[in-house]
Formats: sequence, structure tokens, C-alpha cells
Amino acid sequence: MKKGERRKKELLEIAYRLFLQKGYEETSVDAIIEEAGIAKGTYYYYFETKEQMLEEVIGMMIEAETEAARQVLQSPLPVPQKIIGIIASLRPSREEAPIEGALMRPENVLMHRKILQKLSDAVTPLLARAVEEGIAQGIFACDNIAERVRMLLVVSNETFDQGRFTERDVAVFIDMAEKLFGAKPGTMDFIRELIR
Amino acid sequence: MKKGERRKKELLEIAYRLFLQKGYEETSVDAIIEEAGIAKGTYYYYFETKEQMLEEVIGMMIEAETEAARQVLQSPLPVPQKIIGIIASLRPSREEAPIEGALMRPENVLMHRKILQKLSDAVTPLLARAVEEGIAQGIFACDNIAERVRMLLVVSNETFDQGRFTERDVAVFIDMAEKLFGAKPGTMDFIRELIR
DNA sequence: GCATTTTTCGACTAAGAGTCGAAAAACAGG
DNA sequence: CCTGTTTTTCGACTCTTAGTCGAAAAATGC
Repeated sequence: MKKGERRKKELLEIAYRLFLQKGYEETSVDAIIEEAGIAKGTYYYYFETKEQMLEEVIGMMIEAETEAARQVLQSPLPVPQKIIGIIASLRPSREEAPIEGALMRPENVLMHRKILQKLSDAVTPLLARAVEEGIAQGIFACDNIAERVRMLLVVSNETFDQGRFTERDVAVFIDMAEKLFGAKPGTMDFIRELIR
Repeated sequence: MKKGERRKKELLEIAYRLFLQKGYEETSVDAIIEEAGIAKGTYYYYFETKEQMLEEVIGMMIEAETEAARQVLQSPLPVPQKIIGIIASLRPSREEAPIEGALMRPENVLMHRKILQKLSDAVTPLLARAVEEGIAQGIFACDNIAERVRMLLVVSNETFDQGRFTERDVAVFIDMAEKLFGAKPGTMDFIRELIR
């Protein structure tokens, strides 16, 4: 009963690594069990299906990302910086994970999509709180905060996920962010620095 | 050489229907050839892989959708209505295709994604032209048109694709559309009617 | 009518997900 | 330390699917 927990975690960690390296679809259960040195049956003793395992792996990722976002929220940064900081912390890419673009490869849409979905759900309330803070400080002025936050997230995901974005994308993104939250022009200009 | 063309088209049409009904991943090559009453080898005489066939099927869809969008652009509607009309014509769902949500099912992300990707690429220039028209008429005022159009598309896809959107989503969407293009408040209010 | 090209066939391979019954380990309680 | 019970492990097997290939059949051109 103790041993089981360890084994499961071990498998999740192997899968995490492999999924990131080669993608979900391209990682076979056989590859996972070979790496772990166990038999097929053992794997299926711990996971009902491969996809269910993916869910758990994603859960692990979300956990880490959300924690990072929480840190940013509690930091003493100015509100606009907090918001962008949280959004930036979302990219599951980044150094921490040894991805080299695996997530964005077309084969990985399923995984990518699931991650983004859950990540948005987890992070939207945090962002909403930051926006409320901004409203209290008179920096922002808007209603329907949750919806606005969601749209900003959607746009940032689509715009910045693949590295292919231009100067002009950034300009429009900044403009949009300011207008979405009813901020004064220039409030979000600092984004330009961050990105380059 | 003539016969081949017909057969290929026949296969594409069968696949189109099946992909829509049951999704891409869930439609096996065997299912397609059975329906067509041909042998495996014949299928692979016309298509290199199943995924390459998907590309062609998607090509067909894009064709149709883009044509619809072009019609709207040339119609005598007011510019804002044109824009929303084009966006609305994008949903590959709709009556014409007997989908019952197959596209949005998680298994179908790959197909869904590919469609949206290509559809956006094809339709962005059309929308951009509509926006320019609006600018010429003094209804809109903005720069970086293509980027703004792309963001509007992204948001509308994410917001309205699954049926799960609220009154407030619509409100924010309208607000965003107006501000994105520098239109007077109220310009896009008509969207509310369309949706319900 | 015959040679060439296009189209069709279907048995076969390979790979991967998931099943299952039974063996081995770990863990009681006495 | 033995013995019955539960947890964990094993690996051969099934089933499904994409994709291959060589050869037959059909169409085409001369």
C-alpha cells in the first residue's frame, strides 16, 4: 500500500518526461513500461487507460504552474505587472521543462489543449483578483471581470504560444489589454520590454 | 485517368461525412473503404496517409466556408454586420453539415484545430478588407488591422464554439469588438439580437 | 490485337492499447 | 514462524488500425 504510491509516482514522472520530450501520442505505453522496467499488467494496475494517465500528468503540471501564479499574485509588484507576470507563468514551456516545442507540435494538440483548458480555469480567479485590486487602486475600470480575463488569456495563448509573433501583435495586444480593463493608454506599455 | 478523379472525390466525400459524424480519430480507414466498397490498396493508391486525406477533406471545407464569407463581403450589408456575418459563416458546424458536436469533442482537437487554423488564414484578409471599408466610411478607426482581426477571430472561436457562453460573454465581446476597431459604443450592439 | 499505364485487390506486417489469470511479494494475526 | 489474505507484478494474448506490396484486372493507346 505504500509501495504502490511510490510506483505510481515513478510512472507519472517518467510519463511526464516522455510526454514532454516526444509528445503524448508518440509516447507508447510500451516505452513507458520499458523505461520503468515493469510489465504491461503492472502499468494497468495503476492506470485505467493511457488517457487517464495523461489527465494525472497534466494535473501535476497545473499544480506547479498555479503555484507560481499564486506567488506572483502575492508579490508586491504593481498590478499590471502582476497580471502579465501571471500570464507569463502559464507557458508550460519555459526552462523548468525540457520541452523543445513538443507541446505545440500538431500531434500534441490534445495534450496542449487540455493543459491550456485547465490552466485557464485554475488561473482565471487569480487574475480576476488582480484586476479587482487594480480597480480598487483606480488603475482599471471595468465590469464582467472574469469574462475579460478569460478573453485576455485566450488571446495571449494564441498569440504568444508559438514563437511566431510580430511587433504589431504586441502593439495590438497592449492596446487590447488596456481597453479591456479600462486602463489609461500606456499602462501596459511595459510589456514591450518584457518580451524582447 | 478520368476514373481516378471520380473515385478520389467519392472517397473524400465519404470521409467528409464520416469525419463529421464520428470524428477523425474515430473513423478508421477500414470504415471508409467498407462504405466505398473498395479494398485497402485502392485507398492507398489515392492517399498516402490518413492524415494527408484529412488535409484534403479540410481543404474542401475551407473552400465552401470561404466562398460563403466572400458572398457576405460583397453583399450590401452595413460593415459591422458584414464582419459578424463573416465570422458567423466560419463555424463549420451549422445545418449544412450533420455534426452534432463531433468537432468539439476532445478526440477531435486535431481536426478542429487544423480547420480553424486554415479558416482563419483564409478569412483574415476578407475581414481586413471589410474593416478597411469601415474605416473609409468613418465607422472604424484603427491601425494594425490584420492583427486586430486575428484576435477577434481567436476570441470568437474560443467563446462561441462550444455553445457554453453567457450574456456577459456577449457583452464583453461586443465591447471588445468596438474598442478593437475604434468604433463608437453601440456600433456592435446588434450582435445581441443575432445570437439569441 | 498487343504493349503500356492506371486502377484494384486483399493478404500481410507492424505497432500499439488494453485484458486476464495466475504467480510472487508484502502483510496480517495468531 | 506459519498461514491465509491482500497487494503488486508478470507477460502472453487479443483486438484494432494504419500502412505495404506484388500481382491481377481494367482501361488506354497505337
